[in-house]
Amino acid sequence: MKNESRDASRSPRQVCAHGDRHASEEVRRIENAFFDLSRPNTAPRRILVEKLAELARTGEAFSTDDLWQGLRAVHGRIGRATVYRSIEQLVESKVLDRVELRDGSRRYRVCGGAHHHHLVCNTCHRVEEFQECLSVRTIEEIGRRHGFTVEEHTLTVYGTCSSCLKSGDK
Amino acid sequence: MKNESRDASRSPRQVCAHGDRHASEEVRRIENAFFDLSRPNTAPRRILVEKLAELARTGEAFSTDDLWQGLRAVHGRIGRATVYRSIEQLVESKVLDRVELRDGSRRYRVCGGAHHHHLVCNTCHRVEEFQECLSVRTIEEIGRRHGFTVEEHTLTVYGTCSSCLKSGDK
DNA sequence: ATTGCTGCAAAACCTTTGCAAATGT
DNA sequence: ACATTTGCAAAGGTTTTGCAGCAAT
Repeated sequence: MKNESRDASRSPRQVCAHGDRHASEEVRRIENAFFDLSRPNTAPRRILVEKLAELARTGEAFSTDDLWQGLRAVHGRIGRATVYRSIEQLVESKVLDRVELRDGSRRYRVCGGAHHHHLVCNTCHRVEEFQECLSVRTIEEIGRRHGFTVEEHTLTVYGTCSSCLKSGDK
Repeated sequence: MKNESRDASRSPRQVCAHGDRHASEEVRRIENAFFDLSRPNTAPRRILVEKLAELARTGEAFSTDDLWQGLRAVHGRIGRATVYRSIEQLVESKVLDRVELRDGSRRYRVCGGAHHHHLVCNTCHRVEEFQECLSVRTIEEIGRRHGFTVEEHTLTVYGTCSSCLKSGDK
């Protein structure tokens, strides 16, 4: 998680150069999530948005501690509580998805707006998205049969990714 | 964990009298899970098996603390660690399912052996089972497309149950 | 100036671990 | 007797909270 050319900034403008092209869209989405709820454009937020845009690009899943460490490397003085508070807001506003690993620990991931679910590697903890799902009709039917009003659902597939299979880490 | 007029029950069998008839089956399953791994038939285990058979009948979902409290009421001196250790074994041996609530907290539930998933009430935290699922073919296809070897999956539907809807707790 | 975010440290939670004592076989 | 489990208390890890100070508007 290096970086230098820290031009990105909060500007909802195109960035180009190092493949940051569509990152601006991501950056805007994340900024909106913050500023819908609050006003101040503070340093911690700028750094967080930047880091999350980067994580969005790689699709990396991370723990709260991973994120805290990553941010400290840039900002130094950022508090754990700030990270927790931000993650909470961002999950709430659907910028982040919370994913439960098989061992029960949690990771977060910047996820697109489209309906999707997660495929998790039990070895390296990589998380990928997929679209397949039960039909809305079927889900509603499940709720109806039990007298529930359905609000949401999660579908998570656990397994071993190809590189972990190859390297035999499995 | 009250109980009395617990006629509702999801048991696909008649219940009669104290509804303990088929509980013996449940009891045996739970005992086996313990004794497959170890020998001693200790008091804490007997009480645990009994309590879980009861919870199986009502289909109630519980937290580790709920269970600990429930057991203490009977046994008095049972330690939290024993409860944690037992739950771990029982999840491992598929007697219990771990269910994640919408708020991120965890509950456990005695679940049948058949493949199933969970419907969770976001208000009262009731958990019910349902059978619907993607086809094995589809799940394998998801894995194949991403180069994953699929090991397992979870599907959880969250909503509000009819009684919470009625009582407006929602 | 006002508002509310931030960092820090402490507190609250939840779960695991070490070990002597108790228990079952 | 021997092998395990149990209860207790302490340790570990994670998340939340309270609050003074600070930054943004």
